[in-house]
Amino acid sequence: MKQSHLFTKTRREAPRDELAKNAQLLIRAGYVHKEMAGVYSYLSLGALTLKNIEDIVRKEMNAIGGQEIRMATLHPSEPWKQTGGWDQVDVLFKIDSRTEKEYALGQSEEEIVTPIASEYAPSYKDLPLSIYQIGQKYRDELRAKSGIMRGREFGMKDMYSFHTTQEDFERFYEIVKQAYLRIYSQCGLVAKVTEASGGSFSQKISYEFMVLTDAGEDTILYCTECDYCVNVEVAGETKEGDTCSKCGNSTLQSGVASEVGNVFDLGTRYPKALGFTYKDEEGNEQYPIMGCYGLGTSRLMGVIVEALADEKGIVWPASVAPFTLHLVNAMASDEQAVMYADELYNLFTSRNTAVLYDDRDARAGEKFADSDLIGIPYRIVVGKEALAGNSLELVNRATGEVERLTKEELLQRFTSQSV
RNA sequence: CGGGGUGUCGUAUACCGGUAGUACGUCUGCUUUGGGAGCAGAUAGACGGAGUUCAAUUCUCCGCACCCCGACCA
Repeated sequence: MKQSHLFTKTRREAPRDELAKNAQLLIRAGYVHKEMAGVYSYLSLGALTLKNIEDIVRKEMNAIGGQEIRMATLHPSEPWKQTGGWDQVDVLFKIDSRTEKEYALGQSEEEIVTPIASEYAPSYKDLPLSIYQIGQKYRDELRAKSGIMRGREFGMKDMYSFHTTQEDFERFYEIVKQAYLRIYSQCGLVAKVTEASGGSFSQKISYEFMVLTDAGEDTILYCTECDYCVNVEVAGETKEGDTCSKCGNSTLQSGVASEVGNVFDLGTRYPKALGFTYKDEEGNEQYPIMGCYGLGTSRLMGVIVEALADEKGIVWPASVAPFTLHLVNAMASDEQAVMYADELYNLFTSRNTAVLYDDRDARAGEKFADSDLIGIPYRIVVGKEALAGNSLELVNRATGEVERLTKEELLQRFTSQSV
């Protein structure tokens, strides 16, 4: 995409009332537009980035057998009343209609997915079954905060699985856990798995996936040697400096983290409340064991910004960046440079490399500042050297490292074919 | 929801109980073109309502919005 065509513009300053780093940078760079507290629209760059995150999640969920669906977000009130959620879930948005019918906005989808699964899984032969979707969630938070990290409307992947036995659920949980860890790793993050409290609807243990960041809402204790990690909410007497109870080799450290995913063992609660039974081998009606697996896609985007950004702006890992390359023509008034950069842009785009091409008639300094702010992993600069000696500057956004490469070397490196 | 704070051109800010100023942006013209460049001109603003006052953007109250701390958090 040519940057002269990109309808958003960068800003020098963040709005005074946005203190969260993720919101400041995402707004300044034109990724998001705030509608109200806790509700953001995702603009060109933001939508591309969020889609990349979603695609990583989608690929991993498909790989473990999840089937993607798209559930309604406007819910009938009946299943919510059947499960008790209508009165017990305080963050549930409830809507009155002029027809006097009541609706809910989906804050989670157990009430919707369970009847769907029930319709298509009447037999043990149909289980296990895992269904997921990626879409908007609505929660009537008393206090939205931290930019896009805790909103009233947000993006989430939610998967639900149904099993004939507890053992099968636990087998599947391990598979999901590994997939989640792969997802975070592809997003440039290191996630820790904690045991946490089960929340109001589940007495069973649940797991949270936490990424260390000052912008987080939770405090965790983690081992510096092994993968032991626990949320302080459930840590009991355990405290910082204690010897790790798992490996015994190191002491526990305390840190602030953001929850970027969770897993709940829901047992048979929802199947029971909503009448989902299947027939087992003997023809007896059984309730399936249900698990749910949340992963906040928009929060993940915010956490990536928080964790990787520097004083100049956003730094995206290549896998989630809106573009692979930022092609900057540093000599906008030079006809030769324009032709050279145009040609380079066409070469990359014709080879399906995602390039943002700063073709604007602006000074190089402004372009570099914008490029740093937007945070595309690699910047290619067309300048004097490019015209004179066929050497282009390749700047790594994360490290600042500069390489000088020929056009052919760049094409080789960032496209699947050479010239 | 409890507590605290903030509302001034599109954005960031200044001042002030008496004609609201600056920077960035935007528009026009000229110059400039490797780190947010320069000159000249233009554009555009006091969250809403009530009260105090000769006079309110400024003080008081109510409302609304937003931010922060806490609580909450499938």
